Amino acid sequence: MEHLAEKVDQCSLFRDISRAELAAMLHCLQPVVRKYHKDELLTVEGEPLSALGIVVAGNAAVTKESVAGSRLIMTLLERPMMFGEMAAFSDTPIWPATVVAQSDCEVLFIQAQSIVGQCQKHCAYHQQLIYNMLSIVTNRALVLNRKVEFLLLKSVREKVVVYLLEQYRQTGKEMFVLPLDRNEMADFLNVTRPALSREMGRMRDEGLIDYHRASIKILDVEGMRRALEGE
Amino acid sequence: MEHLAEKVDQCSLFRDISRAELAAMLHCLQPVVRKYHKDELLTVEGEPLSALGIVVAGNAAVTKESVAGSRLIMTLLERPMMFGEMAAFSDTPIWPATVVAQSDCEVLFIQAQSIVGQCQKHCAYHQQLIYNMLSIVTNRALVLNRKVEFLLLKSVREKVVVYLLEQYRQTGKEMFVLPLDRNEMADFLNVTRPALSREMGRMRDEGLIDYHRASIKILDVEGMRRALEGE
DNA sequence: ACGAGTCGGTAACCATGGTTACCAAAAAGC
DNA sequence: GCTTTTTGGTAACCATGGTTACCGACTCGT
Repeated sequence: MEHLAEKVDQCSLFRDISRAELAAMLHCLQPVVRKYHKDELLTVEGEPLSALGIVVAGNAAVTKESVAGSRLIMTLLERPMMFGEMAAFSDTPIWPATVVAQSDCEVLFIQAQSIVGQCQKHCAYHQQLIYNMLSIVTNRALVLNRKVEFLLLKSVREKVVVYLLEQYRQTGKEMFVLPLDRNEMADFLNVTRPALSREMGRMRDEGLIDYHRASIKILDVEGMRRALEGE
Repeated sequence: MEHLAEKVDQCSLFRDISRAELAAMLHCLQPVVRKYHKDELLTVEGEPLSALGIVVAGNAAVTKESVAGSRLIMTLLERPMMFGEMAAFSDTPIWPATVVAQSDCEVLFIQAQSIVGQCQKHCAYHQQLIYNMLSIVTNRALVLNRKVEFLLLKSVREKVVVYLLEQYRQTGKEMFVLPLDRNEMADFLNVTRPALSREMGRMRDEGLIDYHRASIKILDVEGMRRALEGE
């Protein structure tokens, strides 16, 4: 199990668990290692799921049939990334996506049951494992939640205001440097770059903000909030 | 603890745990019960969080400052609803929202640690508790994920097509009854009702679907898929 | 069966923002 | 230093879809 422990100990599921403990734990978890050739399917969307996977060698892609037939790559998985952790514990334990090997690869599967199941040998770190699992899943939920909040904002103005006020709150200064360039920011806000520039230009004209490239200065917090008030 | 067990055993956190076991478990979990008067704050957005709450009497409201000052009610909590379960296990254990008592009410707080922490008395159902916690959290993440997928679709056409094909796939029949009325459907797809009707009208004109009120008939699956292909 | 209320379709109007294209400024390469 | 590339601002054009309003068709209560 030593060599396996080495390959997965960077996985967030095993955070704060020492290499030695991890090796011991892998006995309890009874992982199954499977090898796949390039283009082989590791999981098929819609099939029942009982284990989560961790890539230990090579890489794979999470793909989604875009409701239409065409297969679209959602995420690239490489060591030591995990997949299936969402659906594994849900009420509908069904693979939500198809995972296909991008190269020859090797995947370790762990039964969902053995994560929560009390390990017979009372591994001291089993608690930590469960805690990690909960962290991973709640963090993802929080990220998605934030994403939904932004997507529900209707106008570009609102998106920009919320984003800038969020930065303002985080830094505590009315002058700060944006962590994203315009393309990334537009992408994050789910608008096009020209639309973003246009709106920021208007906001500058209205005296709400001032900026040059990535450096932003908040001039009129009240005015910005008013843009949200009127919905 | 008997009376407490009675009040929370409908909570999804305790699903598949018998009333008797639950009462025993509550000893291990060391819950703290606090009473609040109407309008009192149970939690304040931004403050550190270490426990999750379950409403056992009265009701409370999850509120969010809309970035602007105004407080907006997000969810109404009544017995035996739970709150804080997302943030409790996340990397940033901070209350993401303010919870305020809507009436005089009573809340049971359970330390996040005692959920994952192995109970010293080896409660047989502790595993089930952990499993339930994971279910709750993963289910929420999956719901959010579906929401994001719909929100990322740009045109009304795409949203309608994805929604209808999803129903089609689920029922397996090309003729079925929509579970939502037009208002709810428009709401779910995040478009206005007239826009939805307009688009469905066009799709009928084009021979993709036929419908009358809630009963829908899928006529041209290929044609519908084509609407997604061109992005 | 009749009137009130609800639900869904439709149309005209118009604001918002995506598209495309072009240019200037900054940054990177040589 | 200069050229090349990347990044960001701007403008014109136009499609999409939100808004408002209205009307007909169902539903429900009496």
